[in-house]
Amino acid sequence: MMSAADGVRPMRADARRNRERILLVARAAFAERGVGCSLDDIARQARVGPGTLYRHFPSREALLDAAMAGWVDDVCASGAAILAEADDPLEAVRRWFSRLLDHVLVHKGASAMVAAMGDPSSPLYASCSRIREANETVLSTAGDTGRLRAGVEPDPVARLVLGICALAGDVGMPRGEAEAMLEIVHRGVTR
Amino acid sequence: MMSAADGVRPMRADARRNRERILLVARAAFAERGVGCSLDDIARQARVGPGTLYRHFPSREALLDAAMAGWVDDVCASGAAILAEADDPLEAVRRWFSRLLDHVLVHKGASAMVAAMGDPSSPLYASCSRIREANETVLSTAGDTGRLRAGVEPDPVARLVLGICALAGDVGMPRGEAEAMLEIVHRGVTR
DNA sequence: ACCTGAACACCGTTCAAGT
DNA sequence: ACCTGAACACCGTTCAAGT
Repeated sequence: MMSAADGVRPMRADARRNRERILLVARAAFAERGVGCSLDDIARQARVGPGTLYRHFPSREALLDAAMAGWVDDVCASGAAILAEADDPLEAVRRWFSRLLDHVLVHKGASAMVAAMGDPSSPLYASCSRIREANETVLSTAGDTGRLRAGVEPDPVARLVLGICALAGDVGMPRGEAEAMLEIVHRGVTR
Repeated sequence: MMSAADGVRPMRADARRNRERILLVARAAFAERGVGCSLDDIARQARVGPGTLYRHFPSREALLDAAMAGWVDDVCASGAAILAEADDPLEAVRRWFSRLLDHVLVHKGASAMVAAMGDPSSPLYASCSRIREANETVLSTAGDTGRLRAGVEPDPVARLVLGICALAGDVGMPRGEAEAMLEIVHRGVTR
């Protein structure tokens, strides 16, 4: 458990406001212009100096992680919800893939997450791992019912699905094409 | 048929030499530092002014396409060779995926090709289409023997396999992980 | 016809000076 | 403690001047 006594001193009010404004602008900028967009622009739009952006987020990845935290929460919660609702575990897997695609197509940044999956030093690693765990839960439920192929490891599947979502988001692929790819993966892992 | 009379006038000798030197340097640079590496560096290493690079290759994609032409030739020829050698069409599909991975892991640039697949105006579109055709040939041979799942379209498969290769190349993924993903796709399209 | 290299605009990053 | 904005290095791109 954390508390104020652990050294998590509250930020000065203006710093907190700046931080929030940067995040708000960054989320919109990443979604509209992609995760490679100019950080200077973000700082300008948030009406702070470039140094202020760097003080709060020392790297593009750090900013990316903070900006994505919200939808990563949502998508992980979706995983649990899908399992609870669906009666067919195979359909649950399909819905899980599709939900992941939904989020990535809007918010982008999945390519950075895939890159971070193998790199514990990345600021995105924690978010990455949360998605990986959600994926593991959905898949293992299907596995327990015997509907998964033998020898299917959840992590390559997570990488693959995230990778497809990343590709679709970065390239601006029509949704249907991305779905077709996910369907191939679905057939490849289930029986 | 093309001939000198069609307006394909020969280049001046120094221009031809410069062009070749730029391509030689570019191939090494893309392979070592990735397809996003500095074009200024390439010009410097090839000992030409930046303007000369732009005269020969008006965009990064144009340079990329010229630099990749060689291995695209090779990989397409591989497709035919694999079909001729292999007795099992399923094994041929597997080998085809694997061969594509080999080339991309060395030369990079597959992400740009995936992006170009849906964009006929891209300088990479022609190379892209050649790979797509090779893929179509290998897959349809397997399809003729009834070893392909019903409703499998070759193009989404091409995009998917190229996409995985691109991901593996860009992220520096261990070969085994990429193979694991390709195996899932293989199971997804065959029976 | 082709090459050169200076020039420009833009971007990420740092840091001394301020409050 | 935090912010500002000037400064620096780097890169893509253009173009006037040369041969």
